[in-house]
Amino acid sequence: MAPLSETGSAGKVTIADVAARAGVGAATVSRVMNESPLVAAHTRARVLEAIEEIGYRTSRVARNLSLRRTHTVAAVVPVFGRASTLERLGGVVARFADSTYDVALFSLERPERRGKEFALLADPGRVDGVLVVSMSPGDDEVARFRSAGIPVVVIDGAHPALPSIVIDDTAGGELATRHLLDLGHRRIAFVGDPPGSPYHLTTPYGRLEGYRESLRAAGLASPPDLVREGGNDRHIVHRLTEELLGLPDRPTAIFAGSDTHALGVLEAAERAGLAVPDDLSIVGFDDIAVAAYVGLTTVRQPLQASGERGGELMLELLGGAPSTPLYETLPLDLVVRKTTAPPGR
Amino acid sequence: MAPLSETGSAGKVTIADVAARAGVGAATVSRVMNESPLVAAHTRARVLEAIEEIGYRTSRVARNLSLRRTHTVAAVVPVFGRASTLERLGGVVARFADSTYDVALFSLERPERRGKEFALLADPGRVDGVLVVSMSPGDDEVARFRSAGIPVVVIDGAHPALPSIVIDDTAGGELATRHLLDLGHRRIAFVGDPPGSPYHLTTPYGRLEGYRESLRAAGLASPPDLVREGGNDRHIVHRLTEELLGLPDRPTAIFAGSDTHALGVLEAAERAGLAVPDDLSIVGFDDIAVAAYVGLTTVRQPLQASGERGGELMLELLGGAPSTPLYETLPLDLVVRKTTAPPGR
DNA sequence: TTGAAAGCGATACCAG
DNA sequence: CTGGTATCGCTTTCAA
Repeated sequence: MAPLSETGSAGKVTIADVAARAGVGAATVSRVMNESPLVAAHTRARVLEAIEEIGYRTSRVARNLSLRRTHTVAAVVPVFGRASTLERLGGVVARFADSTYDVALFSLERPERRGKEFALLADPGRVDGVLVVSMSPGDDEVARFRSAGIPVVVIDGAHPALPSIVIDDTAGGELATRHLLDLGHRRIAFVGDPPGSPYHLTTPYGRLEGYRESLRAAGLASPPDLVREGGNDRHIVHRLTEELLGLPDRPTAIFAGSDTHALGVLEAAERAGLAVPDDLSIVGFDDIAVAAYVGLTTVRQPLQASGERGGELMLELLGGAPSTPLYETLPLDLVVRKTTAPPGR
Repeated sequence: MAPLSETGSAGKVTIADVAARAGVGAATVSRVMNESPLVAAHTRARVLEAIEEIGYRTSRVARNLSLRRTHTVAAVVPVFGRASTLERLGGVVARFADSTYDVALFSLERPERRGKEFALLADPGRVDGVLVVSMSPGDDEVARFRSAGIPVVVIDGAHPALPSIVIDDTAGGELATRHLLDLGHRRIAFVGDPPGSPYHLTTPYGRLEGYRESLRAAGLASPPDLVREGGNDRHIVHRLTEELLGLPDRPTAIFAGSDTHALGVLEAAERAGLAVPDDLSIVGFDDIAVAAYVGLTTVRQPLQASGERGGELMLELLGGAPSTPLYETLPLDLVVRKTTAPPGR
């Protein structure tokens, strides 16, 4: 009589209750729940009816204990706030939405505790898999996960022993720089993450490489004072940009290592009274959502897609696929908007 | 000899192994793990030693089954991409970082499946608590959770039967509008979320109310054609703004219902060849991270703090505190930056 | 203080 | 096909 949700009473209906109600064994109910083909049609029907009648829902926890799984994957990020990281995370969440896995978030805000927190995820029975986003795990960490039999995939980061979703940063740096060169710029500066940053070990450095490469290919020198490295903190970027703009022969264009850096550069330029792009061209990297709003010319990488693809890979590993080390490179495009133009009059 | 991590072998060390190694019963090991005072000091020492030696880690899943808990809270958001929602989420994650709970993410992208997915979270043994972010649960949903005994707290949304972290949107709308009035504006428009949006049932509407209120208090009429409602999608906002700017007697200022809306307005204004703030003043709402970068004048609300506070409340409920319906109102400030000025020359 | 044993709620092997 | 039962690994009486 009562529809499936009206059962009212306590939520503690167990498999035994269903078994009793249907006049079958618990094993049979389990088979029905797991869509095993080894159940006679009429038996299945009876069980389903009983399930409906008493509003049975299988206990995830009990099931997990029995199966020795957690049905949870960890998404680990170095810091929660970074826009590009969040967009990737969105992709991960989307990919797992229809799966039987929960996505639990772990943010390693405090670098000093990073190792410890990471290690905890390798505890047996903690999570079934780990998606490392926007950072690169260390060898010791990788070893720990491997010996624990926990699959790991890296998104926007890399490790030679792990499947990693990456982009060709060098190519991206070239894309950005060549665009500026093509517009006629000759004094092009770079503002981006420092090489030794605690996360992002390898990745972003290539952007600077690509920049240098392009300059070299164009027969231009790359004066060290045109390269400024620092975190994406707004104030840091402001300072770096001011230094650049204060140079005797100031750059006519700046390639920023990330859109967040670019936003800071943009702001600093305006404060310095420079018109963008007339007095200064700026190109970013990532194409985060706000880039479109502010009309930022940038190198687009598929952020959301990187998360989805990483999730995809993780699901395969979870399904038993062997973990092959692999760098899966996502495509890049230059998106020309309104912060770049030929050098000023 | 070997330090805690070198145990090498399979990760399947159970409480029984420790018990055997230490020559005590499993119950005692359990007591030690849970810091029960009913263990003699020397026994505890022996157990701890054994734990260390064989690298024992208690199984979360088994513990959960025994305790009939999941040690997981769900953070439910209507869509994953919205900047303000993500900042709140950051607060939630931060608050739970040192807890024993995992935060699992649930994004209800498809409105038509919203009810179903929500309902699943009320299944017994699914999660221990639910944090609803940037939307308001319906009565039926609330009833379901209540009868399942699952605590719910709402952040940026509200329900009369639940603890809800809110802001005074009307006051915020007034703050924004009065600022514009004080600057001398008389034709002030509004662009923001439509009232009947699928999420955010009550909340943002107050912003429009506050706007109207202030206009009224200033003895000004609020012509209906100065109010444009639509989602925060970039293109929609562009259109709404263009309509406004195309008016015979165009507004000299626009109050945007959210910073995201404001960014769209800003962009549309520039496209229309208007200088901000000289030709058009714009004030947003939320103070998301990018607001500072673009110099947006806005009504700040404590986004991250709202998440932390919601998490705090949830932890109390999880700890056994009774769930009292309550609207906890967070403070608002006007942050004046560079998109507002007295009406044009 | 401590231990034996009974759950917690599934799954899956082994018979039948 | 189906059911009984051991098992997953921990917590928690209940007695000693």
